[in-house]
Amino acid sequence: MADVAALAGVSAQTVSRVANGLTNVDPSTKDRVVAAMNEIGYRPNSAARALKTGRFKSIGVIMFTLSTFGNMRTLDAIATAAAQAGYSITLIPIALPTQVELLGAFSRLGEHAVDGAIVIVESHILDRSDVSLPTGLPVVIVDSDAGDTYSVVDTDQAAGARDATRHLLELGHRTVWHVSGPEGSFSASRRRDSWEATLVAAGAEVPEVLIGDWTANSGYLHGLELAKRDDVTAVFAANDQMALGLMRAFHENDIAVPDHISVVGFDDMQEASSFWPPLTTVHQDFSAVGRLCLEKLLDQIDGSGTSRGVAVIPTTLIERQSTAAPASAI
Amino acid sequence: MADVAALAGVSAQTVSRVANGLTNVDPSTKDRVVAAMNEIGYRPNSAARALKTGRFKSIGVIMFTLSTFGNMRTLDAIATAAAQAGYSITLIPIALPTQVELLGAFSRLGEHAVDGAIVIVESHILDRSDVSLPTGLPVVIVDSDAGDTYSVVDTDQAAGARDATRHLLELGHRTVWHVSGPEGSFSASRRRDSWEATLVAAGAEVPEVLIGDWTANSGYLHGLELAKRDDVTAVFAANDQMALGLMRAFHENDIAVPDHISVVGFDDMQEASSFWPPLTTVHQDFSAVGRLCLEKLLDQIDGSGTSRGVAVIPTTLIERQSTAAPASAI
DNA sequence: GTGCTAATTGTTTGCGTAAACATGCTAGCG
DNA sequence: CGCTAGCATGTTTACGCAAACAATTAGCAC
Repeated sequence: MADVAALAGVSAQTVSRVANGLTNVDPSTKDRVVAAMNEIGYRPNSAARALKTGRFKSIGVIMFTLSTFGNMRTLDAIATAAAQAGYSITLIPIALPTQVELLGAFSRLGEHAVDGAIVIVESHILDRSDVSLPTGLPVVIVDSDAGDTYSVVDTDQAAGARDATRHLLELGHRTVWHVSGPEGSFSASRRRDSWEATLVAAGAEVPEVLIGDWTANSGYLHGLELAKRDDVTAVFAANDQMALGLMRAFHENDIAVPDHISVVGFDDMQEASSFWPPLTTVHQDFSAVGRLCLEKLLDQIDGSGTSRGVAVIPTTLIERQSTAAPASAI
Repeated sequence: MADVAALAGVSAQTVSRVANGLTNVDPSTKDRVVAAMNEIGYRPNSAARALKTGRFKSIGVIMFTLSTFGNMRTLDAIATAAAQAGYSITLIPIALPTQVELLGAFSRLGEHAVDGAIVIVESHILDRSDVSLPTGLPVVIVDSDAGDTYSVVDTDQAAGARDATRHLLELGHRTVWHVSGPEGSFSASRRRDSWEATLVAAGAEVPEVLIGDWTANSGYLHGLELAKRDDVTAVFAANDQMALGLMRAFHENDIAVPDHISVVGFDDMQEASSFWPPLTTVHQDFSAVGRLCLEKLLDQIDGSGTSRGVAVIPTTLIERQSTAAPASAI
């Protein structure tokens, strides 16, 4: 910076003013400074700037795992929105969704330079009152029940599961089986509860819940069991991967989808429309989630936003060809 | 830091020594300082540290898109390895794989605090001699031909495509069709070239290449065309999504896979084993790519590594149930 | 011309840390 | 007993920048 100032024949402070785009600089001076900057190849040093201002223009994203479709899409949207706002993303992966790991991640975030954080952990641990995040740092949490303590962006899991279940009931199925996500997952329990409530509200029998782990293989294993029964006509899987596994099990046992069993998924991953048969599923708007997270976080950072409350992103049922009226109703 | 020093009754410099784990500190003094740190909740300020040392303990990852399976897995591996090494990841998404965007990303990286960068752009632009990255920053590039200019980590695309093609030929297919990735993609052209070379080496006829865009839908559209022909018995798709689309088209036209047409994919995405039928595909070790990228980059950063050369990660053909001998050979 | 305001630019200062240098203290040796 | 080597600790300084304040100039009304 000093070199630029010397070359342009001004003080370092004036260079700083130009670099930060302040208005009260004479145009001709500004031109000289800009020319000098280009000649020297000056880049402001973010460490020094951060040290002086206390702002880092960077936000941390704490994620349990990158390997799920939804988390990835959310991250993509956050990163894109952040780039537009001039913020960079610092990614902190955690190996396990435990409190210890999460606090460790926050600690690392404290050492790295971050103005705020987005937590995508897909677990109940944040909802428990004995777990609390370090205060003072603006935080937005994705898909959690902790809206009374933190700012939360949540997909309307309940409505999605209700729509999926109701869709199957309206086709004439007497009841709907459910392959759930793992215990401890917030999204999984939301979908499971809503499925059950919808069945009860419709006066339908509630079958035993099948607990999966989000993978296609767990869906496949449950599908093999379901294939042995003759009273199953409709299954709602808590995500598309497990729905895919279910359908594989049904194919292997020559059970036609949707003619003998209807299947509905959740997520609407890109490939869902190319499954065989194309999967009826609940679309989640991960991009909207990511964008809204960033928006709420930036509002907190500049002081204009609240630090608690829940924003809900709606879901949409996408009807494709994996659902039909039950054979008995034909 | 000053507060900690006062509480522990030592100088700030001693606190710094403890924080950095230097050895020449009396154990009892060290204990006092550590106790004081915990009491106050001291966290070293990374901006100040970076300002003083010139090291940021952070590396930048420039990606074209997060939404492909492979990039996401690679990023996951990089992030995990980086966390273990005490580095954080700064994610810079670029909207389009053009030189302008890439240079813009590098410029942003220059402003943000980064010790090195990993570029995952999936495009030929880095191979052209007229494109050069700003020098001075350690860089590792994934899947590129620029090994004579930069340090590159590359998956052995050629071997994978050769194995896939040869596998089909060895089953007795007279030739193998190919649904390629888009023009301009480095991986796509590698796989396409190797497929063609393998056919030529085997004396097989080389059918017209079908150009897709990595999406399942593009595979589906090409599949509809292939379904109209009666001379197609084997197809090699350049990724699993397009293979999925192909199989959907074949299912819709009552063409049995693998009885009438064999299909091979590329990537071995998690769901590939649950496709119907389970997909024979080429496994890529994205985790190894990510880990190796980080390793090479850190070597460059601490000065012990070279800044050019190519490291190749092998691929493995995974035989599942989408391939079989052609009907004519039965 | 005097007194004022507004616009532009310069000067001083300190953010939190670690390197370089300085000090003080203990132990060991002849 | 005095001297030095070696270790623990303290003091000074500078990293690059921007906030706060100071200074200079121009423009304007009286």
